[in-house]
Amino acid sequence: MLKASYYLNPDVVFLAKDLIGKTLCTRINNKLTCGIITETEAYAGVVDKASHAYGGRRTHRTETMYNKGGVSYVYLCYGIHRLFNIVTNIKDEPHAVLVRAIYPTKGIKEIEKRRGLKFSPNFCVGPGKVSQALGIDLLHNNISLTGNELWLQDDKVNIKESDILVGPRIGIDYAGEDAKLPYRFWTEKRDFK
DNA sequence: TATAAGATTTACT
DNA sequence: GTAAATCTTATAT
Repeated sequence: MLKASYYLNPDVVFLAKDLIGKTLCTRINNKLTCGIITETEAYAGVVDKASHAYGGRRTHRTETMYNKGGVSYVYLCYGIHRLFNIVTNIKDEPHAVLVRAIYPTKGIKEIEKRRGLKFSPNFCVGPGKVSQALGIDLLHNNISLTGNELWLQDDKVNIKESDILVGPRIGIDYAGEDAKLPYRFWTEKRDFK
């Protein structure tokens, strides 16, 4: 399991990249499901127009991001989808990494049941699908990532620097110039060993 | 209290 | 390609 100190790194963009290839696990309703993270986006706090915390905004919802790194930030989008983020950096620095896609490795039968679909290449590509696949709900907002319900681990999968692609974030056109920042990281790799 | 819009997905034309 | 689903949050009356 990744240590609590891992999430305190002040460079959220570095972490977003570093998280590619790590494994995200949940044990919800006593069902273990895991997947390798294949796509992330960084949300760089108060200076990032795309972030909920832009300009230092503090509300009931965004308060979670002001916590110390190493907790989850789950919120509802478009009234339908639960988006899962990893809160990073020290307390009062509202940085977060959005997990946009995973490649399922454990509990695939349970994931198929939750999604109501059979395994396919784009099975868990898209932030709403990731949460649904792993059983993450609003109940799991603001919980520790070093506990036994929701955590990350490094399975030492073989990801090379050249396997990681970089580009602008998605679905945040309202953020003006910041929508173009290269804060999105993903890999096309699927043969993890 | 009311209204508008959103870090999306899915189905339909 | 376009639109509907669906509800919380933020901002305004």
